[in-house]
Amino acid sequence: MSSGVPRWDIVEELRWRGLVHQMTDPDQLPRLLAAQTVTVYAGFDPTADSLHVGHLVALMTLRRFQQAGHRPIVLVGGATGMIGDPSGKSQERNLLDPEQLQRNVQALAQQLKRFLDFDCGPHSALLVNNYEWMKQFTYLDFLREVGKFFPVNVMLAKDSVRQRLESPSGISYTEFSYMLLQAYDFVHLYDRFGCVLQIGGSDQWGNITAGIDLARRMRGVQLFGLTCPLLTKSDGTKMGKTEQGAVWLSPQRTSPYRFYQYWINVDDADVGKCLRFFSQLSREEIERLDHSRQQQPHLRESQRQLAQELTRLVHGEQGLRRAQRATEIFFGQPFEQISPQELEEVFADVPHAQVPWQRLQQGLPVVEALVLAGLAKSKSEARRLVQQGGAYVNNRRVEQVELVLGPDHLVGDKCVVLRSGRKKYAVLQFVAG
RNA sequence: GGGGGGUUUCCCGAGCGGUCAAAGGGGCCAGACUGUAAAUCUGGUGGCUUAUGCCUUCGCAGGUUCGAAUCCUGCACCCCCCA
Repeated sequence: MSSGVPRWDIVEELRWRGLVHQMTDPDQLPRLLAAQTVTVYAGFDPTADSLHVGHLVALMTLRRFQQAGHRPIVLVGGATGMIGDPSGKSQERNLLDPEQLQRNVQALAQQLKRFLDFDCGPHSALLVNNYEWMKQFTYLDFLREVGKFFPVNVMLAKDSVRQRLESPSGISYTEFSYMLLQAYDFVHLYDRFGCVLQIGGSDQWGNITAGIDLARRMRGVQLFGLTCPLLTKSDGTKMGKTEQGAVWLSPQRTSPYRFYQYWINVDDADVGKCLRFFSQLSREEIERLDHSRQQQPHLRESQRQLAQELTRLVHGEQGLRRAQRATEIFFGQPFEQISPQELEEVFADVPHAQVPWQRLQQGLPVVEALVLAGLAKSKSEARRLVQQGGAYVNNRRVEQVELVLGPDHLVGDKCVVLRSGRKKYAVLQFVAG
């Protein structure tokens, strides 16, 4: 076990932030964490080539552990990702193909690095991939060395399994075995790095306790687990979803502008929780923002702070600047006053579609333009949008359904900015050919 | 094995021979109000060359009829009751 003394009471901090859902041994664990530097891990399976905001809860918590003076390990599930975690899933999922998986592992590893400090002495973070130690096992070895310690009746009692057994789709032997892998990871990280604590989302409770049980049986040691709540809205639904799907951390999947806008638009009822979960702000600052939200709600200080901090963390200073500049332009002055170069720079992040220059020259009906920009699914829908007064060209409401766009409508030398409703923007970029 | 009920547009759910692109609700989109919030109110919500026009949709395949989501036959899936 690592030595050294933590900087502050991490459990107390996590509690007031609302980040503790469950923990094993609520007497012993806080004492341990207060007394010494502890090695703590969280795992992320490479089910996609990017993390999304749902992952941020555990990841930011891991970060807080590090800041409090503990040593974090992030695990990328190259092995577990091949199997598929049944936790919280109502249906069996398709296996990912190995090449895709490999790419995902790389991409996640890259992303995860942003959130932790890998060069700060004794509590430098570590990045590991469970494929490294799982690949050595043959099926028979694994059954003999690990499987032997798992009573099937205990496995069947786990929530994740039970729910699936009750559901019509059932569960395959493969997914059923998932928890053995994750459990073994914990033991392995204990052996190799003295890792004694695993954290994760609340859906990981079963897998975490499986690891704790396994360690007790295999090594006779007491390990610990702590889970964070799921990221939900005040109405109980999941956060981090938009019409376009999940909000991803990868700029290819969710541009910095869209990412920033997502947080700017968080409901008042949820933003306090988000600040507690995700921001580095102190308790006093967060409470001041709570107050500001009640007194001067129109300033939307909380949302601004949240969006700023998270966008900076995920997309860097430059990503943040671009997102903010785009926001200023779109939600501020008419953009005749802004230079073409700047507009083009800003537009890069906003959803945009490329259209042959010719179409503009021939005259492009707005209705078609809206479809091309992805603001309407069909021309009928676009027509409806215009008729109801919800369509804008360069921030000016479209009054005529028959409006035809031509070179006169350009902003800068190749863009037309379309908008649906109050805040959905898209850019058409006209290109040669 | 026997008997009964069901499968409708994104979801729930009405419709049971023409007046049905199909009531109502939810969701979603837009408008008003605001703070790029919530709540509320209003409108919209299959597609197309926007047309008192055409095409596609009511589990699937056929049939009856001038005309079918609605009737008949077969098939598939789901639910309930009896054994």
